Amino acid sequence: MAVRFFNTLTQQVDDFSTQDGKTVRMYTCGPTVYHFVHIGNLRTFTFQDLLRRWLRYRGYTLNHVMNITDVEDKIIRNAMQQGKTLGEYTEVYEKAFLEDIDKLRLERPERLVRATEHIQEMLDAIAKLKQDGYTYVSDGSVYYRIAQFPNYGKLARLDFSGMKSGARVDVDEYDKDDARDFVLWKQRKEGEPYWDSDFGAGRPGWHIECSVMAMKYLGETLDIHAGGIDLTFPHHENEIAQSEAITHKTFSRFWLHAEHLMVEGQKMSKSLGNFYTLRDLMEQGWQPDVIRYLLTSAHYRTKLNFTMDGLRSHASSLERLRNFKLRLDGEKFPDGTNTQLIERTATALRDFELAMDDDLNTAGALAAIFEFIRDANSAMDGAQFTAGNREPAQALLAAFDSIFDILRPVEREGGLSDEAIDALVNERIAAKKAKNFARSDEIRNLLLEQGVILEDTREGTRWKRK
RNA sequence: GGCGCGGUAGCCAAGUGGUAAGGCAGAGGUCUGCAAAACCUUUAUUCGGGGGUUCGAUUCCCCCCCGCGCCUCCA
Repeated sequence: MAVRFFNTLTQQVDDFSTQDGKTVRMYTCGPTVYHFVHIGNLRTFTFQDLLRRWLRYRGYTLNHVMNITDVEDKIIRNAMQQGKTLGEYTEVYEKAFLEDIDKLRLERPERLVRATEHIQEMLDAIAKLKQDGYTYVSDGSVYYRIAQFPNYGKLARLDFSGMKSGARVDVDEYDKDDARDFVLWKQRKEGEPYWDSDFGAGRPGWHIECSVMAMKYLGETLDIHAGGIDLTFPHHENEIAQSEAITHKTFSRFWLHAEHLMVEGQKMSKSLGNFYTLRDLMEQGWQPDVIRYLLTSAHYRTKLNFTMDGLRSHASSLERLRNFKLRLDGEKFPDGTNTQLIERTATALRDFELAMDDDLNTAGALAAIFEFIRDANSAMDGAQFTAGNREPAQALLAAFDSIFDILRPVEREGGLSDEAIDALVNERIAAKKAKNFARSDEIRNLLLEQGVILEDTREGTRWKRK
């Protein structure tokens, strides 16, 4: 069964393929580095990470390009206010972005590209559009003339028939011939950063950077273009208009869009006070692995309700997953091989894969893993889980974790050393043997205060860090 | 107003034209010196409300209510 994705372009779930049968040419819209990215941005980037990992799991080679928008109105405004150059201003947030995605264990794309490093390519593209009659100049800025591009609206499925061409529909600060037209090159304003060009001093519009950088590194036709759902229109629609006007070829075969998340049941906004960055959440004591787990657990095309309760719930759930891994890796099992359990493991892997193939149904994939864990725990309790079952089960967890990447605990600094913990654990075992339960419990509590949890099993005491 | 998505147990969240996954939380139990972990039982006769199609609908159609998104630079 092939990997299938919901394609915004066709409005249905389509079998995925690449042009050359192997390499996925993938472009995703990255951050605008004017501030720290928020949890909603990170939801979209987490989806992109899952997408990458699943494609690799299915044998594809990745060629993924992500842009960093480092020239834009808010960036210019903030940089000017702070008396900084664009680069001085944006490097702080670009660095912060990279730190954040590292904390969430989001893989780096094969290539991260900055808009400001592709100004010449953008100018070349605008020149080509001008030559083919797709542009006009108004108040010194260069605009794209939508009326020249008949397919406009095919992605967002917007009906423009009711809109009057040439009407000044809104009070935009720029004069446009048609409300749908958008700027390719903005004329310089006094005091703002600018680049010299044949179109006059100015700076690029937003949409052109993605068309240009995507095609420069990935060719004229992409396999996948992905981003947040709000980018469908106008950003992605405009990217199509620009790119296809230049090449007369399909810009991207698949368009994947991640839904937004809600925070505590409401739209995330600064005014509601529910606007979180990863840093905010970590200051509140939430670990990034729990946040990653919450973001991966719901299907990417549903509105995910991000709540503190949800984080608590997922922290517990994550403990269950890790407890199982500890048990699987550390416990002694009877010799032999329970073939029924081997089959059960294979079924779990198959269910996991089927769910992921089906438009990245992470909730379904998790269910397959949890059902297996229950059965395996049960078998272990009943001494039915044998030594020969360990490796297949570990392979299943490895497959799962190659996508979800949550089983490895976050590294902590400080605290007791392994040796110190072992010494105390041994002292407690001796106390228990002597039926000195007061001392035994004292040690257990002492360790608990240090974030170490003890579990007495049939084979002795094992410990883990909280 | 136009277009679109969604409303499933206390919370989160899958799913299908044939009788409701999974996680968290709660209750009871097994195990344990006590815990922890794990397991077992239990918690939606029902999938926003009302019609319709059908042998049968949570799943398809229509209407209504509610939430949300897009409709010019917001993931």
